[in-house]
Amino acid sequence: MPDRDSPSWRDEISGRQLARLKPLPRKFYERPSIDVARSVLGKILVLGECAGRIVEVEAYLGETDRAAHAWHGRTPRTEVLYGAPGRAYIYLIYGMYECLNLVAEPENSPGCVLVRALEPVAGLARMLERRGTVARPSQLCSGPGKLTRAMGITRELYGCDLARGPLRVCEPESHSGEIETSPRIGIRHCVDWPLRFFLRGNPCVSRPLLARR
DNA sequence: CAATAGATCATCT
DNA sequence: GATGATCTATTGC
Repeated sequence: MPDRDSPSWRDEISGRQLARLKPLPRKFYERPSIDVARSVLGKILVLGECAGRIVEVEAYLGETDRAAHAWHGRTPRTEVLYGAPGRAYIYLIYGMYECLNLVAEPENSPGCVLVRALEPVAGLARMLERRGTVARPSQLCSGPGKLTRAMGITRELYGCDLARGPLRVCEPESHSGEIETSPRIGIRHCVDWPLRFFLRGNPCVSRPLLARR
């Protein structure tokens, strides 16, 4: 196991403490995607023995957002986006990686929030097993494909109710970080929309230096 | 450092 | 049949 590499790195949360964390209510997600994206920063994503603090997200606005999957309208894949908020939208990208989204907004409004990076807070050893070689713990979940692999999140969890589990998003102590904004990563359309949000200075953020494509 | 190639497949045209 | 909300390893400066 590599050494902890951040001065702010905390001790792992115990299983007992994990079980006590309160999941966010459905109401939390029933708001504009941008609001959900900004306010979900600092919350704790939990699955089994693993957990991570959400430090980077992107908002996808629905059918008016050409970079969003819902831009193509309602399809079998995007079905869950049109349903109740607070569920998991998970899909395969580049034939190889799963991406996790939190369904936001009321029913029939297909907005969502892509979870792009976590600061690991529990189950680091298990994450390392799943990810193989990583130089530092801050790189365990520093990207959308990395965090799903580390956490063991797959499409089997498509549609999972995040307030009930097994995959859940919980309320921790509030975060003290400043929120920084940038364009979204890896898209071809709407490349200037400032819909990526992350905690300034956090070592687990995927691309702190604002590079574009 | 930056740029690029290759892996690999569900989804949509 | 082409593409993509990615990652890693490798090459090149």
